[in-house]
Amino acid sequence: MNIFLPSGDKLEIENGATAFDVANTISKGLAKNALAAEINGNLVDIYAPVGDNDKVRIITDKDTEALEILRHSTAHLMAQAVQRLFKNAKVTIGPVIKDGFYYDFDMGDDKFSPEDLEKIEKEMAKIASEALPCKRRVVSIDDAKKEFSHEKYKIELIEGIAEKGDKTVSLYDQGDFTDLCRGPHLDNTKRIKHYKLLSIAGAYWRGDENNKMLQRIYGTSWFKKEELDAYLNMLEEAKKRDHRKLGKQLKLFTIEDEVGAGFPIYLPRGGALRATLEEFERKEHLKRGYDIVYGPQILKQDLWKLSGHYDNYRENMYFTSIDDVAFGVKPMNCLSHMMVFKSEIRSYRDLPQRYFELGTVHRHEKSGVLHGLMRVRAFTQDDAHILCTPEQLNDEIIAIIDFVNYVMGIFGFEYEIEVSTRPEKYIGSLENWDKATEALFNALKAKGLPYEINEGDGAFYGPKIDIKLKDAIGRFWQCATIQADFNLPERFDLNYIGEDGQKHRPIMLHRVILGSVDRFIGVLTEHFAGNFPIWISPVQVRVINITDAQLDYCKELTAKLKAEGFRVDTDFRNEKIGFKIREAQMEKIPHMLIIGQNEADNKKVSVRLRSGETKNELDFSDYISVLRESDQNKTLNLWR
RNA sequence: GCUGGUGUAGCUCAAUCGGUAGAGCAACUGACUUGUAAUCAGUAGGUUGAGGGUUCAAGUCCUUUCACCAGCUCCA
Repeated sequence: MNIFLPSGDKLEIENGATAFDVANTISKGLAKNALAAEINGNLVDIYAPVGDNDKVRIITDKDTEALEILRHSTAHLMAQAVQRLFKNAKVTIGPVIKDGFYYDFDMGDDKFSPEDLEKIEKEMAKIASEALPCKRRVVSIDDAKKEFSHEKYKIELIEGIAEKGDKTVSLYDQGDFTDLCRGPHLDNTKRIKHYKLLSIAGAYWRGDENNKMLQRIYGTSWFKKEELDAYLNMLEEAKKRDHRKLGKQLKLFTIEDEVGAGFPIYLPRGGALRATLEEFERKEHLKRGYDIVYGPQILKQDLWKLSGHYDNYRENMYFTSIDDVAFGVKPMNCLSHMMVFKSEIRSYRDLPQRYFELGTVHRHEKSGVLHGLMRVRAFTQDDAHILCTPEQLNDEIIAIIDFVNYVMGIFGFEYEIEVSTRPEKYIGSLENWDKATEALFNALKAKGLPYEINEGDGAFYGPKIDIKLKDAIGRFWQCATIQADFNLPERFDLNYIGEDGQKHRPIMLHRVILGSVDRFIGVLTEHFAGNFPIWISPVQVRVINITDAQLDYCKELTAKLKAEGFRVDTDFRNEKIGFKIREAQMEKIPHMLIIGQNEADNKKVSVRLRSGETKNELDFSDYISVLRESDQNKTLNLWR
């Protein structure tokens, strides 16, 4: 019979051959490295049979699929080790995730301890050295249920498969361990060599908080030792960039027990950074035709009932009362903005109306989710609401996407786009939801931007485009979001007078660019590892003298820089220059002006950059123009 | 909220079996006046997250609670 290779070449091979035979026919070397195969687009084991006219691709450790297969097999290896060591451990599921895998176990009343990870790793090494072949078996649903009669979670999974209409399931045997699994797998446990179990955590069965909490073990696995080491090293490096650690070191913010969990306090350095960011935002919004507005922190509960927040968002809100009238602390800024629109009769000529507010909101987040500045209970959004006509909707969405792109470009962020559709809890008509969702898709298509769809993850009042930024450890954080809303204008009975003299309903866009300013600062900190670009750096320049003899000149320079609006501080302590440089370096200050007698005599400045590079004996006017350029161009470079 | 772990000086961390709470850095004082990542000496700093209990004796054991860390669920 004949099979086809990825190159399109035809290969003649004996009837009944397996993918391994294909590899072996091509070359001995390939056969040695062959881990799995892709037959007609489906991933299969290396010993899977091939049929006439099949398209066959041999997978080796060079292919991306191979890592996933390795990790999946490592998860099985770990489950086997766990069941050898813990007789009452029930297996559930063990999928591959980014950079690794996990496996969930029901341990009954037992718990894993951190020391258990080492024991399990040792047992895994033992099983790997036993060189157990991993063999696939296909059995009927009934037989599978008999075989797993003692594993209730597997029974549940098998029943789920049966419900989908499948008559058989595949099982993988390796020695004394059998798992229900679609595969494919590596052919032998001895191929699993470079792995590490990373952490233990609880996880609900099937991700549902009403279900039992299982014990999860996370791990990673690689083909080469160097790859494993590099990955573990990367995790260490990422820890150093953690904004909570850097936030403390660089004195950006603090979260105190006495104040309350999830309520950050900005220290002067963090305050300087944040103020700069907010000033930048105000300017950019004014450039783009937004008006700045302000609303109160608490609004009457009745208004939250009208908006639907009371019915749909109450668990996340804080309430209080004033003279027996119920009020709610705002978790969102939209209500005030609705009232801004209603404050006048609007003509179609007035639209679009764009209201911008750096609005601080409070949300009751569950205690377990709080995380530095990334997840807090009080945060400030760079929030805006745009009210426009249906005809203007598409252009408005596109303008927001351009805005987001401009801002992310300044920081050099990578991001991913998701469209979140109607959730289970929603307000308004299906027709409006369809229109709103359509509008978002159209704008993304018009910009030719790639996106993923996140079913059922929209806000209760409308679908949204989410922009997610990547943090130091590769986690994604939602920052910008654009939400189309046909519902709130209806609930608040917003109208404008059209060309025809009749009342019409505007459409509302909710949108944020940075999202939460607080979260954005957290992401920024990790992104730059605390080495902020000059324009946003809390301290831009530190003036350092060599001896007291240069004090007057140093003070003169400092005053001039301050007068120009730069963030300058000084270190005139009676310490050696090396010591003062070291401190400035650890504080990640971009520019140090090192002023000795030479500089004072000749009225020059010498600059040491955060990179260690020096620019000696410059005219002050030249130096200040460098700073001005950095501020104006928002450059990521330390010099020009 | 749930599961597991961790809370010791401003920061980073010690303290063996339950037996006198300690170091480095920072702070403060003094000397040194210094040229590109740590000058030297001295002083002070604590109800061991908080409450309750066991014990002759608790940082250490038990218990309640708060916070933090990892993850789950949820989310900007």
